[in-house]
Amino acid sequence: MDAKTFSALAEPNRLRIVELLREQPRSVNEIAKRLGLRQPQASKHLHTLSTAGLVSMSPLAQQRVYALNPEPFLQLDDWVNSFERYWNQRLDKLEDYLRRS
Amino acid sequence: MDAKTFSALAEPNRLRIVELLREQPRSVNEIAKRLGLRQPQASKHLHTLSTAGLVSMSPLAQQRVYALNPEPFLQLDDWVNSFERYWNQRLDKLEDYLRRS
DNA sequence: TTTGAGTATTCCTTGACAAGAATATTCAAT
DNA sequence: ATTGAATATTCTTGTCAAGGAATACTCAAA
Repeated sequence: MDAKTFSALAEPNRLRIVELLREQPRSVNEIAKRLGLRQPQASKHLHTLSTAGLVSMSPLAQQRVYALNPEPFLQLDDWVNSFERYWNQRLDKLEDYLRRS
Repeated sequence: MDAKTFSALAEPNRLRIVELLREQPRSVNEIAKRLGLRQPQASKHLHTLSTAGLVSMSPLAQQRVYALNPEPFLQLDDWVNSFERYWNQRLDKLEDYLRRS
């Protein structure tokens, strides 16, 4: 799992942007207004999200419509699921460890 | 979803710690050695992970054994799954948006 | 071809955070 | 009581990222 993804989502405003785009694609101004951000900051955050591969952009006249990219989220899903086995054995493992030492 | 969780996982060494603990609980020195970290940095990262609620500590003599906490990861799982619906409709939604505008 | 709406970029300042080095703390064993 | 192993904390320094302000870019319409 790439820490870059977590980095991108670690910033509260970016997290809000992602959760807003979860509903549907939106333009920069739309995002800025809905979240109470200034346009330049919205653009910057979107640029960061784009660099991290979390969003894509589709030009529409002067507007730039941003949408979520599925891949990183599917990847995140796989990663989280890789912990499944652990939860079922956690207490046992801890006891093992403590007993073993 | 709390950005704090992503913040904690955004640091590469912390991410490696989490992925190491996914196998089983481990002591500070064990973690430090396996990841090639100095002991103080390992302690500091574990403290950060602990503050974020990602790990718990069980004292064992002078050793401190750290283990993952299930809750935040289950929460993360829920969050990621909340995007499911989106992927199935993404293209349609984008087309809608472009057509609507 | 100019104008204005929509968006991106640059520069600056400030705050957060990670590593390194040194030191403090905790606890078992002697 | 003292020692040593294991861990935590403090202090300092350098780097990076976010916001604000200003400006540049893009493109459609008149």
